[in-house]
Amino acid sequence: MATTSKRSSPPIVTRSDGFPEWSHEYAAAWIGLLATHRRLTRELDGELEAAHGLTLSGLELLARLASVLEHRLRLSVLAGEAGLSLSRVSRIVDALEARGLVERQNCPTDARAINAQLTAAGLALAQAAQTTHLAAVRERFFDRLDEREIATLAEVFARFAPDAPSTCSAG
Amino acid sequence: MATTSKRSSPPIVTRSDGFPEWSHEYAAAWIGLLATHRRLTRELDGELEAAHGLTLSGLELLARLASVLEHRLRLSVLAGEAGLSLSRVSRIVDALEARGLVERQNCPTDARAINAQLTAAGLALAQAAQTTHLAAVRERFFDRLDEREIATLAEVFARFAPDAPSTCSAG
DNA sequence: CCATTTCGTTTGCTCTAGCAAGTATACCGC
DNA sequence: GCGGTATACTTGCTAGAGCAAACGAAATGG
Repeated sequence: MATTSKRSSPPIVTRSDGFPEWSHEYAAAWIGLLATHRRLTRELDGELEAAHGLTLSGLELLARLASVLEHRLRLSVLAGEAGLSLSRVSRIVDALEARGLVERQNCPTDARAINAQLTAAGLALAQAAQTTHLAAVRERFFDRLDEREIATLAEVFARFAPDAPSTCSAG
Repeated sequence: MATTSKRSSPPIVTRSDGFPEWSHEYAAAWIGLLATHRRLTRELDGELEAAHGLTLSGLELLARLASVLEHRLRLSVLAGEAGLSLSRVSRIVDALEARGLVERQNCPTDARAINAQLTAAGLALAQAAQTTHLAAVRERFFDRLDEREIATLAEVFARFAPDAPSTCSAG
């Protein structure tokens, strides 16, 4: 477990010509996160598109709907949970709706609000796509990590999670 | 340090209704990575844009040029190192060139190849932007991690790094 | 030394993403 | 219950990203 709790070199070093850079380990952590994300999402998104005609964002919304009672959530809740802008969610729902995977329903208690309601077809597709997608993520990501590393990633990224948006279930 | 080297629950669990999901820790690790990346890059990109009129990708290219001898690299090398498509790099260089930050130079030894050459203005901007950007990353990212976590992230993400593309320096 | 293939880059197209402005509804003070 | 503000969504616009096709230049092989 390499350097544990000792203060090693400072994160940012200034080269002889005055240009600032990450020290080696910090570069590996941050630049590595960016590169790994880019690579994995590109590959996974391509596979998902090819296999089911869904984008990662689209599947994320479907999966969130599938995982909730009544398979119904307000667009703003979807946006908050998925970390997407509301406008983006609106248009993703446009696309999913055009394919018959979700339906927009007016909320009975608030006429401004729209619930995205998963259809039977949407649930079926979400299930199929999620099955292959999770396997792909496991293969490309988790299979290259050990338990300790996964625990650390989970702990770290939980720290950056948004302060849970209210789920505001409307029924 | 929670679960260490013990086989805990399997990564993918199937709910009673047949829908597959990550078990808790795996979800935190993978979904957390996606969400953290999205959040941090959005914030950092906005700051960088506001402060220096650069995108993250643009700064990444400038920084790579700044960090190399002669401040000159072929577009395909930039693309490979940055994990961007060649077409994207070509257009980012268009934009940087329009601002006088880099220049396209024909490679004397291979007329197909183009070197992106950092200008003095480009180096100055790269330096200024990198200084504030690294500080922002430290503040938003590293300051929320301890040494052990950083070491683990570095180790993990290095594993996903591309098999170093040849740098093919052309003088 | 010309034909074919390969390589490095550019360009056309499409898609995703967010912001800002617009619209409609809810809420709040009076 | 009326006017002003806040909320929930939609839409117009712009920018970033990749793929595939185009294009010019090198390399290869008769």
